[in-house]
This record gives sequence, structure tokens and C-alpha cells, in this order.
Amino acid sequence: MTRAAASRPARERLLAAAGELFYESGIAATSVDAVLARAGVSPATMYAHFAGKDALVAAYLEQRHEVWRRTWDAVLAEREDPVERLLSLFDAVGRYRSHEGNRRGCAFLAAATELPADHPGHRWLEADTHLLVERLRTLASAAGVPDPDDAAATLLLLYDGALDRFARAATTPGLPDDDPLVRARALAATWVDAQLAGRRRT
Amino acid sequence: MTRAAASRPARERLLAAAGELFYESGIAATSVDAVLARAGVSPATMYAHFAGKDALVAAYLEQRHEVWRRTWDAVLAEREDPVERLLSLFDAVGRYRSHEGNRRGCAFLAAATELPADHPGHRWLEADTHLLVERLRTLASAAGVPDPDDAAATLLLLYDGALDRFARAATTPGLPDDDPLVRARALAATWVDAQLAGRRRT
DNA sequence: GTCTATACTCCGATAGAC
DNA sequence: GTCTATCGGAGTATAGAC
Repeated sequence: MTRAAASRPARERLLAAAGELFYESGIAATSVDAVLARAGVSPATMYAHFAGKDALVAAYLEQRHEVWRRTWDAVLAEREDPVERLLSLFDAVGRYRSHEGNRRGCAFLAAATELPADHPGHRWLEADTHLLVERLRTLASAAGVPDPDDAAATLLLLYDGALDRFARAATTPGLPDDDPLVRARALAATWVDAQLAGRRRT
Repeated sequence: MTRAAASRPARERLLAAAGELFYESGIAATSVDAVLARAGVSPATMYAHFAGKDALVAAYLEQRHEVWRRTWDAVLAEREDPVERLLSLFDAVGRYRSHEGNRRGCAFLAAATELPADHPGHRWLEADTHLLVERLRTLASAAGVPDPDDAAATLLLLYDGALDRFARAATTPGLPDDDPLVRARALAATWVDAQLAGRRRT
């Protein structure tokens, strides 16, 4: 019984296995063999679907990017208040994490430290940052924040901080257990309120 | 001319080479051979000083931890105002980065995503978090912040966020160029002021 | 499309001389 | 303490049959 359930197509099983192993153990530390074993796929089949490990890594990152984007879309679709829409970033992270079962930090930031500069997967790291900055800028503008660029930079800082705290908690269990997302969201809300109050006074 | 200047002892050259390569290219992606080549040291010499790659990695992390701690110590020694001492974290990061020439993010968080849970270097990742939390808690208490645990958690979040923005900037150059440390420090200062104002009113 | 078996490179670590 | 030379194993990728 070395094979996984072969009901789903091989490509799908490979991506699922890669998603778990790359995220849990790191990309460089995960061998192709390990992915093959978990997916229950032979080497030749994998190389029929992906040009090599680099291509598999890129597909893994693309998959995460798409799921994350759709998760945020879904949360946004539930919000009407402009400020709530701006702060939806933190709610979307919470939903993404609970849905995907992510215990560690941000897969894209982890990949950024592991991949060489010319790796094909780099495209998705840039796409992640681009999505965050552009969307935050647009939402901040719609919410009436005076300086949308400034708002995007501030919320991105709080977002990164919250995700890194998850990574820290994974290595050092003895930390205070409060939810970094709640903290980051609260700080963001306070900051946005101050910005809007400043605008009203001006 | 494949050898580096052999003036310094081999162990020192190995640590210097490891410090550059592990940080720039990642730990798992850096082979022992690459470290040996840059240090101008033969394999046998390295294994006379370090039990293996894991031990070299642990020594690399210990070295970074010590330098970082001393840098923060030096900045703290220059500050007398309790609030300035609490915020010195961000100034210390700035000095550490300019001194060490770090263009990427936090070496400890990067290592946390790369190293398996039982790696000997894990001790220094915990030491890093422990130093941050304990020191921030003590400094916050001295500054008269009502809830020192809360303050430590908030400043740690801003600290992590700033460091991650550096990692992001390394992968996506098209971002707004402002200094994340300045932003994080400003947010921290505002938060601390609000805490102190709240205490005075209470 | 998928498998078994294998080629070949690179890595981490060691043996033994000086 | 330091070197040269090399071993054993793991890793990525391919060949060829079904």
C-alpha cells in the first residue's frame, strides 16, 4: 500500500502533495521523491505533467495564489461598508488559514527566501505582492483615506507582521497565545479611523 | 587563486563565508562545498571544527544572535528616556542592517521556515524570540505602559512586519521605497503614546 | 498516461598523508 | 591543523516497456 487513492488524476494528486510538503517542510528540503511518494505517482508520470521540480514549485505557488485571491474575493463580496472592505484583508487571511489548515506563516515569503532570483516561481511572489498593494490602494481610496499609498504600505506592514507571528509561534510555542490577526486588524482599524478623522478635520 | 586570504584562522573564515552564503542564498540551497570554496578551506578542516553542516548552521545562527544582541545593547546604552528605550528596537534594527549589509529580511525567520523542527540551530531561533519578547516586556514596564505583555506583542508584530517588508522588497522592486522601519517605529510610537495617555486618564 | 528500472550529478562526510 | 582524494547516498531526470 504505497499508493494513494488513485481516483483523482495524477496531476491533481501531485499538486495536493506538493502543497502539503512544500509548505510544511520547505521547498528546498522537500525532494521530488517525497512528493511522488505522497501522491502515489511514478517519476515518469510527474515529468509528463511538469518539466521538472522548478515547474512543480511554480505550479504550487500559482495554486496558492489563486486560492488566496478567490478567498479574499469571497470575503469582499460579503462586505459593503468601505472601511470594512479595506479591513477585509485580515478576515480573508483568517478564513484562508482555517480553510487551508495553515499553521505556519506566509508561503510566499517563505518561498522568497528559498528560491533563487531567476526561479520561474518568482512570478507568483510578485503577483502576491502586487495583488496586495493594488487592492489595498484601491480599497483605501474607496474608503476615503487621504493617502491610499500610505494606507496600503501600513496595512501591508501589519499583514506581514501578523503572518510572521504565526511563523514565530510555530518555532517558539511559549509565546502569548493571542491571535495576531485580531491584533493586526485592531491596529489597522485604529489607524484607518485616525486617518479618516484627520480628513474630516482638514 | 581559489583561496581566500588565509590570514584569519579557518574557523573564522568559515563562519564569515557561511554568514554571507546562508543569508543570501538560503541555508538548504547553500552546499557545504560553496562555503568551503568561499572560505578557502578544505573539507577535512571544516569537519575538524564543526561536526557537520548542521553544526555549522547552528554556529551561524548563534553568531547572528550575538551580534544582534550586542547591537541592541549598544543602542540601549545611548538612550535614557524610557519611551525612547522601548522604541530603540527599531533603531537597533536599522543599525544592525546598515552595519551588516543585510538587504534581505530576518535571518531567523528565514531559518525557521527552512530548518526541520529537530535541527540544533532551532535553539537560536527560540533565543531570538525570547530576547525580543522579554526585553520588550521589561522596557515597556519601565516606560509605564499599562500592559507590558500587550506592548511586547504589538511591538513584535510591527517589528516582524518591517522585516518582512524588506524581504518583499528584495523580490518585488516596484514597491514604494519608503523605509519600513520608519513606518513601524512611527506606528509603535503612536501606539505607545496612546497607551500612556490612556493610563494618565485612568 | 502510467509504470519499472536506471543514468548521472551533486552533496555531505571520511581516509590517510603531510 | 591542514591538505588531496574519494566513498556512499540522495537527488533530479530519463529510457523504454506496457
